[in-house]
Amino acid sequence: MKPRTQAAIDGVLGLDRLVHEPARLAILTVLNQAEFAEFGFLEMACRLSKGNLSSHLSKLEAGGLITIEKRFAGKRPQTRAAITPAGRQAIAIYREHLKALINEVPGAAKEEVK
Amino acid sequence: MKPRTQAAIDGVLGLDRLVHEPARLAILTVLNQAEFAEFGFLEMACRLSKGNLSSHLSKLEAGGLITIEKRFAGKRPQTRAAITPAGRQAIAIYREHLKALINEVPGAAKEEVK
DNA sequence: CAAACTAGTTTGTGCAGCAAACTAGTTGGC
DNA sequence: GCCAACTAGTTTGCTGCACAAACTAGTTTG
Repeated sequence: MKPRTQAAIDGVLGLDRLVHEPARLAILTVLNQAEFAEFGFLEMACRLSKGNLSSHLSKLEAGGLITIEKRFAGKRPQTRAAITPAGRQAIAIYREHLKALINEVPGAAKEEVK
Repeated sequence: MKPRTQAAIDGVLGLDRLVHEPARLAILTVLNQAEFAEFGFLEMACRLSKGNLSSHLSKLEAGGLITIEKRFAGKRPQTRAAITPAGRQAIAIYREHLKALINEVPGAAKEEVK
């Protein structure tokens, strides 16, 4: 067994499930670039139903990866989400794990990700 | 919304759940390099319990990503798993999705434009 | 011959994702 | 002014999944 492969396996098994879930990964990816985003924006950008988005936001907030701020835009309620430093770090770590995995097994795709 | 980001989101949401699960990703990563592997080897390499490994192998087989061959090594039963062409393709596609995600620009602190 | 080991599979539990239904308030048509 | 339709989310209920403990079947060892 090659060491690099084992390292990739360990990395893969150590993936943060809170980040790993595709819907949350999508949310975090948007927030990581946008600094903050409104509920309705995330709903469209991530193509998630309201219910789904709501529960994922709650989980991310519970995990300390994002903050949720409720305000009023005119007379209407408005929810805003923003990534926290812990959130940025969680993404960075996650990405490192993925990189280790991707650079493993150079099958069809040979180029390295940096 | 920046096109590159949206593409990454779409990619993330289109992730093959059969491949995406860390335990199965570990199994596939090993098989993709080893051509075939015994149950006991996968158990150690992927650090999975027997029960867990058994059910994940069944799911991968059901999805056509691997084949499972049962034989006897001397007097003892032995299970071998091997990746199929469909399995290799699934990994390749999965990796492409991850690359799109990883290469996404990490937080340049931009505000969402509405 | 019986205890311990090998090589797995099956079962049970609890949590997670998802959408439909619901809540609370606002706007628009008449 | 009143009610239907819309906005902005939350809660509920259902289904499926991951995981480990318990179980099965056979083999080796003391």
